Amino acid sequence: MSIDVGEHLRAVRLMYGLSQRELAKRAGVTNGTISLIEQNRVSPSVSSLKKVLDGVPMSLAEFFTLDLQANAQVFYRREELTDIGDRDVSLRLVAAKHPNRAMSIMHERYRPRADTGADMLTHKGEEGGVVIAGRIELTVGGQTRILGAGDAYYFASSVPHRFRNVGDEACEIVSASTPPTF
Amino acid sequence: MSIDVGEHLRAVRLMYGLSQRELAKRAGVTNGTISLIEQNRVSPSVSSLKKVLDGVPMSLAEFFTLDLQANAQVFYRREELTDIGDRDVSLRLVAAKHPNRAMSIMHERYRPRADTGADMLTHKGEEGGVVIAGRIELTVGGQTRILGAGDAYYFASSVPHRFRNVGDEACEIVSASTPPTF
DNA sequence: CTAAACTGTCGATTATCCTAAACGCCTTCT
DNA sequence: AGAAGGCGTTTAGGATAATCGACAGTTTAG
Repeated sequence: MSIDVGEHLRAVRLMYGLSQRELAKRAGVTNGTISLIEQNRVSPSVSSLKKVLDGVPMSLAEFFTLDLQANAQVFYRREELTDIGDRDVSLRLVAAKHPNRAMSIMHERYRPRADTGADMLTHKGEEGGVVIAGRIELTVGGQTRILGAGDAYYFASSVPHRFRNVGDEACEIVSASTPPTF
Repeated sequence: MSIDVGEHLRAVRLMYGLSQRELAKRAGVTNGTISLIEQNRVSPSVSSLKKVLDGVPMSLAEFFTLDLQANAQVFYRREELTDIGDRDVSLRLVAAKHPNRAMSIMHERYRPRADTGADMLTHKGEEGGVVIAGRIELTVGGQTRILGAGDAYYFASSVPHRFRNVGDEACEIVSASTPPTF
């Protein structure tokens, strides 16, 4: 669970296409320092590590959480998306197992007559999306509108809202919400 | 934007109800060390900070990320989305004029051979999306993959990345990123 | 093929951090 | 009152990290 600071710094540096000297120059330290850190022959002080990362630039928080992100899955085949919906509404979540996501991105599919219910949804955060195919009736607060392919929406999730497929073909939407509800 | 390591450590320690000596004992360092760090009279080495945090216990990543943590328009017709792209890449932004948005949601369209460039993109935050039609080559850090309709991606935007339409039909994507770049 | 400019590494010196042991202050107990 | 034990702070000195400068190997230019 503990990270290899040296190897990690080297990976970051190479990811940004910098040489030890180039990074050292930007960071205002000597190339030797970076060499020694990368070999784990020293454990840098937080202040000097910060100085080095400023040259990238990258924050300490990013640096120490990077390995989670690096090891995290980036690409998801259609079949790999995690479906958290029910029979009438399919909600296929991107990066479901990604820890500490900042958003939930979902590929949604509403069957004809599918409905999130007369009890309007309300929760924290903001959400928005783009309709890909079919037609959906969206109610937000007092407003109701039918959206078709290419149309979009964005609102504060605290306002009561409801999705309803009033057409007779399935409706497809890609949506995002933050902070992640799922 | 940089964190005050000393004050931060003190806050963590007090949050766990530990005295300097108690934490020092658990961590295997001296109480003086903790005192000096909390006063910012020294900048601890990463290894000794790790040792101290092991006594809590808390990871370096947790330590550095700890405090990171209505009248507007709701519906947008396809034509109302604000296009901020160029000739080869169309980026149609949802709720462009919405003040203080938490996310950018975009309906993207890449022409055949469109490319975000060999100079990889890097910026703050996280981004993800779902491919609607066509095929796109996505490079994130060292990994490259070709995604087709229904496939998805999610990654930290600080990792260098590049989008490239390697097919001969247009590629369509719905994406989201936070915090909003546009 | 040579020269110049780059790469990463390494030894000796300087600067910084960590420890051990004291200090003063406060509370508790006899 | 006096002793014992808690707290955070401070100082001196040994341990560790950062710098400076030199080194060898590789790549680019002429």
